[in-house]
Amino acid sequence: MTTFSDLGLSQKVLTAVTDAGYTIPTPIQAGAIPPALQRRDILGIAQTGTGKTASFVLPMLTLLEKGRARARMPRTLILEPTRELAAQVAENFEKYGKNHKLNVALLIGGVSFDEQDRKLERGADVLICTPGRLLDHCERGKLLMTGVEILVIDEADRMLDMGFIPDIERIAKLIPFTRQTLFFSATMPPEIQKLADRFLQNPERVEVSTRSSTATTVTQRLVATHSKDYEKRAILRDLIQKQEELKNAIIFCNRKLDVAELYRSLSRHGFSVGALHGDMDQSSRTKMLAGFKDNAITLLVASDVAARGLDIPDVSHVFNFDVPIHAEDYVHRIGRTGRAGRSGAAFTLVSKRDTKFVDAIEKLIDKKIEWLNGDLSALPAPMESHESSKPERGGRDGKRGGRRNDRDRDYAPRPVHSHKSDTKSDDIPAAVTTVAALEPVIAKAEPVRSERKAETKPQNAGRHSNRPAPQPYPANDDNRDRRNRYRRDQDDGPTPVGFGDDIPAFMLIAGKA
DNA sequence: AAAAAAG
Repeated sequence: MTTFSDLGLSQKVLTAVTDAGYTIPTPIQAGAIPPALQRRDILGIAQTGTGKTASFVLPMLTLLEKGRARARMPRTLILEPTRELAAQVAENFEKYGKNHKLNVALLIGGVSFDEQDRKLERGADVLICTPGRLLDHCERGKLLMTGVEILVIDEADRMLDMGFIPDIERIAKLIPFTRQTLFFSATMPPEIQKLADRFLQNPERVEVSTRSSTATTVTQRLVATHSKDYEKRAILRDLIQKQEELKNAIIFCNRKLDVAELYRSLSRHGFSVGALHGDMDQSSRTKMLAGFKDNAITLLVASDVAARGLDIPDVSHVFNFDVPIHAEDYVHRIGRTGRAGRSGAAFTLVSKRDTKFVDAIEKLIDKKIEWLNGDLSALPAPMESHESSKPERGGRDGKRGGRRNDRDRDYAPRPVHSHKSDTKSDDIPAAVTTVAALEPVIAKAEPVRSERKAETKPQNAGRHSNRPAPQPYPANDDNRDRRNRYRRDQDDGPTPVGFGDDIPAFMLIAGKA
């Protein structure tokens, strides 16, 4: 059997790999590392979760042992489509490069130039970038690309989706023709093949069998719903609480605004929740992701920024709050669970308007997905918003006399505290008109909530009831439009309010994880 | 019907 020591890697690299606990390379690593070490170009066709990152990081480390970086002349360059992916690759260099003294510079948007400039000035052996920020540095004249010996283009198909290809071409033109190029893509549509033909010279093609579209260890279910968000949120809450083995979950929405809204809703309902989307400021993105990885946050509401590539191990559940518009995104999203042969569950909320997207998904994965509680034809009449400010309607009192079905719970009128702040504002200073101005109010309220820790009931995963009510703006969704009007001006998405550096204890799951 | 990335 092939081991890492058979691949031609340097001793320093091997030691770090062994220390990290690995002995057997994955297929993409076994296939790509030896030719990469011989300075061959590589065309790697592999998805995330296949060990792709190490398949370029390890040979790069070995090759970089010869030579030294010069100021403003990086020796190698890695291009990634998202900031999080770039940061993740940088972590890999830290981990496997611990026996090397290499300068690694992470050039991504959303953070200040100063530190990046300093690193470049010092001379970077490895530059890990998102395209926009790299070009920005180049245009500022801080960077000379003529010393780049190795170029890595990662997730090329996603770069294409995101319209980065012109940027990539511009960058590639700045780099000497004699470079070695390592090119990775999960899929090989014709445009990507053409791109590869242009960028690569006589490449070694390494293809690892794509995870057969969706892993068989993942239980997939469709959940019928009407299209109203309050109904979808209620169904989602119920679904989450019914899960017995929920360790952590990513909840995908199609739009950033919906990510922000669902995040607020879930946190108001006392769930341990974070959010991730591209309009959030970078420090919040980083914090949220770190909190989720550390299990400080159980639920992560995310846009498709989190669908691909991010290495979040052990996600037990994926919930699609919205059906993805592009069928491939479904595969990527539910690929966040059931990794490495573990079991996982993926639930997708489906309303009538989503059926054509579901059809496309089923066609792509070549199988029918079962409904959890009957399909759309079995759907009862739309539920009314419990969050409505109107008094109770017939049959919908706390005991729920009227229509009953599996879904019909948790739509009882909210406990008083949800409505209380409706009555306008003991909590909201009259002058406050923007969400930004409200945030400190939330933050201030936070310690109060922490003190209530002793009262929390741990039996529900991620859920904590009897929460006190620091509602800085109405929980009542009839007020949503008003809020959104504020929000639209400056929607940074959710900030991890009140969790600064540590998450209040009551937000952690007590009891079974 | 969207998201991502440069400000």
